[in-house]
Amino acid sequence: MYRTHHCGALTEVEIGKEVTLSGWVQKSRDKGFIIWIDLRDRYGITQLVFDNDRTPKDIFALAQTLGREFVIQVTGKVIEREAKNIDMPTGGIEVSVQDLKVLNTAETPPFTIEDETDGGEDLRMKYRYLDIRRNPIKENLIFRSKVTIAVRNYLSNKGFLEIETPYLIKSTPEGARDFVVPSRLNASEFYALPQSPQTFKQLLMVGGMDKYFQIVKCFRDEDLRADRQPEFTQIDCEMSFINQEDIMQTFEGLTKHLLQELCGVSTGDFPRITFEEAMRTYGNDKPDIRFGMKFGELNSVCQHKEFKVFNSAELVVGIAVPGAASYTRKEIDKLIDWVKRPQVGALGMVYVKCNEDGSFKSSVDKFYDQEDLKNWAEATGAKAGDLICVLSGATDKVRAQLSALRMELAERLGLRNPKEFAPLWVVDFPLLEKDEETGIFHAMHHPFTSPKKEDLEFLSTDPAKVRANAYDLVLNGNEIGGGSIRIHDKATQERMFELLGFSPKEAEEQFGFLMNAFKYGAPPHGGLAFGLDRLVAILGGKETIRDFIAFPKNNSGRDVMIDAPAALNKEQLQELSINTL
RNA sequence: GGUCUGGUAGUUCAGCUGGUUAGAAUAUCUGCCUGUCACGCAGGGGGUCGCGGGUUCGAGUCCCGUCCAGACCGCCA
Repeated sequence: MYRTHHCGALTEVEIGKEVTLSGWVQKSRDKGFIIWIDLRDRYGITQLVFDNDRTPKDIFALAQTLGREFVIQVTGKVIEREAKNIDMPTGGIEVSVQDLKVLNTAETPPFTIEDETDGGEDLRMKYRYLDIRRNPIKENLIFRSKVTIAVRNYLSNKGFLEIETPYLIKSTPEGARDFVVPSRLNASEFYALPQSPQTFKQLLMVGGMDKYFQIVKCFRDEDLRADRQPEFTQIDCEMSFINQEDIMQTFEGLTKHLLQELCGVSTGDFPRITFEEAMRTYGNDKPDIRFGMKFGELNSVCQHKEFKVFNSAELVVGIAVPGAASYTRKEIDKLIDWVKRPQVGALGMVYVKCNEDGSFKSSVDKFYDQEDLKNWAEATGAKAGDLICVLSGATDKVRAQLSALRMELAERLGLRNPKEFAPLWVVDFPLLEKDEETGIFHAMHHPFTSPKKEDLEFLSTDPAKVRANAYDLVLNGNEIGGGSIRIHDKATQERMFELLGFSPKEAEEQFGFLMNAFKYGAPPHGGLAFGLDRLVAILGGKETIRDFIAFPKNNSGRDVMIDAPAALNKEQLQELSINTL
């Protein structure tokens, strides 16, 4: 038997007991006459003690040779410490070791296995198995396990069935790039890995499995970000005989449950805003509503003077930054530089200081009087002591720029408290989105999303105006879930593909299986998918999802630990009928 | 595809307008240490300054190229 207890388990209660522990040597403190070793396993740390009086001589000598991360097994008696450590749960006791086995030696690790490690990102990824020994990563993985189990229990109790769908499927042109897998048995043909199990879960609805969920890997061959991996996990859900309200209620319930169970946070009913309102007041379809700084549109109160920049702008919009009127000229210049960076792309920024005495000082005093500036303050909700930042230009661009500024300022002002949770629904998304370069419409959500009945008339006349039965769940400025009521009749689905520029033949080739299924009695259905990696990270109070994934990919999609992707040899390529140039 | 930041000891970093033998902390090794828990004390070893080229009397430092890493924009139905 390797162990009778875990290293986090022993306390004063066990004093006098003989125990066996196994684990890793965290640290050895050799005082010559006495050696203390912190023994670590998944559950915690227990201090071992070896000394001249109580430890057999050969065991003491062996203990002197132990290095960091050696794997050892010890047997000994739990004794009360002479000097207790109140900072640790097991700090009242130690184990006086009588027998010691070295189960495995270890080289000195390339970085310290400590909460505040000296290891850089690079190194930690290369030796991820060592990184996982560290508390922060270990706790994140444990937390993730708790989230998935809570999800399974909740949905299972609500009558959902967990059903697996295939990973080797067919490439489709819509959406993200596919990861592709060559078929050996079918020369020159390829599978694609699913970007989501979308069509399969709809087919499960046609199959009568009216409540489905799956915690499932999805794959997208696009560039990575701190919150984006090429393979990621979704909580994928679908229901039949429901409307949008039923779905939102169900998954609002799940989200509330998770917030309560895992974060101890009770939330009321989630607020809802339309896509249009989100864009107008936050410049963004996933607003962070933990703080204010709502957009105030200024066109009507700023386009009556000689200031050409504003007069020629499609949109002039500002935000009131709380308490920032005290910024120095230098600080404001820095802020202006920030919005002018190519990543943000503003040409400039107009500011108004709202002084404590009720007067205003702006960068455009030449053009506007105090009465004008007062109107601006009213429109942006600025109070004395605030700084109004104003951007202007083409509506879409300005909104994106001001949104970036809003998030940056919130970050700097410490308004993005990770322990605070502000969920909301964004609803009534447009069905279609026009590609700026090609002028072609493509589905904003995906091509199976149903249009709103009352907007159907615009499908031929003004497609951009058609709203979808689509909804996103947003938490602290992150889209954590999104879904829609699907099309469930063949005619509408055909119409949709036609709108998206598919010829009937292409539609048949790509999605014939789905439309064919719709001929045989498809029930009304809809669903939603949560991004699990992101959800877990946010519930855990962090922004980067990498620390919540056991073995993540780096910035360029590489696994630096196993060194993937990698070249194949000639024989493999030939077997797969892939030409080598 | 693009923008920005970084690459110096095992590791994390400092190294100014170019100028002696490239430093600190930590890790590691040796010795000492009668209650440590970030143990302490003394000593030792450890460097192709990412790589290639250029400017210069002289390059870790300046210039060009390149590779790698990170953040972001594009992209992500």
